[in-house]
Amino acid sequence: MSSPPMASVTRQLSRRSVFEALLHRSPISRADLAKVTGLSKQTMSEVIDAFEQQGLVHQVGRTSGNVGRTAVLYELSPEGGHVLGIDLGARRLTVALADIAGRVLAEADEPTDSRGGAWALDQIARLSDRLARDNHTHPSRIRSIVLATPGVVNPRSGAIEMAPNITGLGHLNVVGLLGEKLGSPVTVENDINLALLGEIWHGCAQNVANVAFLALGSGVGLGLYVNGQLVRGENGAAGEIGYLPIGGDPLQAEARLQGCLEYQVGATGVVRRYREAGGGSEVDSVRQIFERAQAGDSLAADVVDETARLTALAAATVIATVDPQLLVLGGSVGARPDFADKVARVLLQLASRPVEIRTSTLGNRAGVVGALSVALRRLHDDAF
Amino acid sequence: MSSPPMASVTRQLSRRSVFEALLHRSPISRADLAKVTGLSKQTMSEVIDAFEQQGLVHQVGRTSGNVGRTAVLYELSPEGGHVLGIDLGARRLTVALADIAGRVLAEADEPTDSRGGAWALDQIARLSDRLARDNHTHPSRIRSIVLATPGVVNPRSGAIEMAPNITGLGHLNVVGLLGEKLGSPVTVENDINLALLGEIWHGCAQNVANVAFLALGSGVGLGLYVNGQLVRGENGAAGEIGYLPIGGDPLQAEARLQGCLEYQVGATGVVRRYREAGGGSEVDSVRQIFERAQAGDSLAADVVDETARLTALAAATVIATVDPQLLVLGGSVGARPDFADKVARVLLQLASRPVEIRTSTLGNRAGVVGALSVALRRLHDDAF
DNA sequence: TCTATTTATTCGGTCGCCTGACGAATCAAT
DNA sequence: ATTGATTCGTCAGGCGACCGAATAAATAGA
Repeated sequence: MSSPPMASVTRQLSRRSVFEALLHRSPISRADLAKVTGLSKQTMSEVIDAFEQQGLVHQVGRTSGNVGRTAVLYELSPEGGHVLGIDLGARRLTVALADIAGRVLAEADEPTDSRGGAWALDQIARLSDRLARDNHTHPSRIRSIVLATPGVVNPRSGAIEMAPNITGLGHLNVVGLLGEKLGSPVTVENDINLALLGEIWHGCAQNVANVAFLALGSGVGLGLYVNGQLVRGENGAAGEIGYLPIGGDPLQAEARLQGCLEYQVGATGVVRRYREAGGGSEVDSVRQIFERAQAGDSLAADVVDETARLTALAAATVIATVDPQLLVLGGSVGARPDFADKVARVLLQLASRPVEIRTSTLGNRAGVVGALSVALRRLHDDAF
Repeated sequence: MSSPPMASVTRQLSRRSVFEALLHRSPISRADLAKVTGLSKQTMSEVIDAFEQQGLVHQVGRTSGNVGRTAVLYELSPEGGHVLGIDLGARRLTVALADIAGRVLAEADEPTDSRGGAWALDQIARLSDRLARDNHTHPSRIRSIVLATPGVVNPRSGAIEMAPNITGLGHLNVVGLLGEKLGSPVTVENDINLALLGEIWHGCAQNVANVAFLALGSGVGLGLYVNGQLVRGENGAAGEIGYLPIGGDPLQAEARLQGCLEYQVGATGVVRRYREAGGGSEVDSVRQIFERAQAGDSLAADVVDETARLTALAAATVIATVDPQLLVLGGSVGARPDFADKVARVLLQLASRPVEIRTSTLGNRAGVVGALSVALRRLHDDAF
């Protein structure tokens, strides 16, 4: 099924560089491709001919208006393959479909099946299938699938090892089951890591080699991008900053169980602190506390400030450890501009040197966009 | 001066892989090299002939005892080039000389010139020159030099930006001055980063892709090795964990100045804590406090325990952030087995998952060994 | 001495790339 | 409409690097 016998190393390199050029300067002629890649015109023609026969590229017209002979323009063909990005959140399931050039063809979401586990996987398969068919893409055309999930993902096996928010996900062989249901290779990756990669691909962290992505929502987590690479850690547990010894005694029972920092700034932690401070027990979401703080409730304001202070301490910890160029704040709480401002203000007093801070621009789409970007890279790597 | 016109990409790759094989399986025949690298015997002969003409390899004998024709054995020639590793500590200056194969030919050390700055650079030049001449190596043969220094080293310019321990180093163009004095390209790198690379090359962290090296001596610092790469950070300030918000109020004046954690577990911090607790003011070194603790001084023991506790908190922070496979404890305090034990015991209660802990095996040689390893890699990269 | 075995070289043959020459297609000016 | 300048794409020749097969050389063991 693959290309003819096998191309030599050097041809492989040429193909790859032509492909990259094609990816970034979409409608482009052979002559320009030759200039951009540094290859000769003939080599260019050979590679493009091969691509065309393979169905990877197709003609889209000709140049006009310039002096000299017109050139045929090429672009990556949708026939080249499709990928699927999936964000499996505790409350919402999002699926997106893109072609080999990274053009997002469609996106759909539903509330996550609350029964979790196998039901969620079935739901993913159904939604993915529908998305593909609605876009005239036969599911067999999908060549790579990436799933964003909460929890610690083993970087070697792809097993999900700690996913408290979705019941019964840890015991399933997700890669195998989902791969069988959908008929394509599946990769599983932590949702925060993928949100980070999403921001790097199409969000607020483009063209930066050292990024820290601090997500604060129902839980707290961190994505690290260092030397232009994602940091997974030996067990996939890098960025589990819920366990940072910040905001209390790290040896206390609750702190050891769910993590010291998480116990304070996780959604339940914030609500608990508000109630312990004497706030009304009818409040049961962080959003409400923020609203009350804005409405003048000084108790709520204090809770918000303390949350920002602890978040800033966590950020300072990360900055001191890996020295990123950019800190991105994300998650339903972290991405709030008012909250980010508070964090930035505390951080100014803490950090030995100032670091640029931005809030996520992709919001809750970051995960699925990141999943697409990884699926695309896998597709590209496989093609060469 | 470089090799003939220029080898093509594919030849370059072949040369490199032959070189690597030569590096690891020292005396080896062409036939075996061909098997190891997967290249054909003829290509092998071409590459080896070129290497021999270039002076990179030389014959060292023939095989014997086996059936069949004897094979000529080759190894990397010392003529291929030499490198220098230098560890400029606040109190001790160490220099080591190695050949292109990584064989350490000589090592020498002296107390650092306490006048610092330009005097220290002169001292380096003198000691390096002597070391080279004593080993019948003309200084011009030295093709790469790496200097380990405390402080933050700008990863782009090589400028030393914060070096409180050696006076007047920050204002000097060390790369330029030292390069001129010694006549070879100089690279500057943080001493803890190099100690980490030393342990990875020839110490206790070999063949591990994710390592954290926590150094506790006169100061506290961290070296990070992630995905098989050193983490420098955007400004070279990765691993500056003296500024972690651990062990006190991070907004306090002293903490902001020299770092919150450093203020507590740095050498002066430990001594200060002992005195504040009522210990004798005649004590002025950490070593003495450890000795007193062992002799039964409960005040000293408490100070040691608290130091270990804070160090464990820092370690837990790093582990939660980057999830290393291995934690190496180094530095004059950190490498003490008794201290490392205490840290490990606290860490067991803190960490969500256990991490292997080792103490540095290279001790105070780690920096210079790491400098050699980087200098060697530079030499190899330049040669191809 | 002879044979099996292993090492190294020589001799084509292939692949990928480049350069230079040339035909094809276009715009602009006469 | 013709001519010239310009650009696109192909063709042919040559080079560098690789491999496989055949061959020469050297050695251990029978």
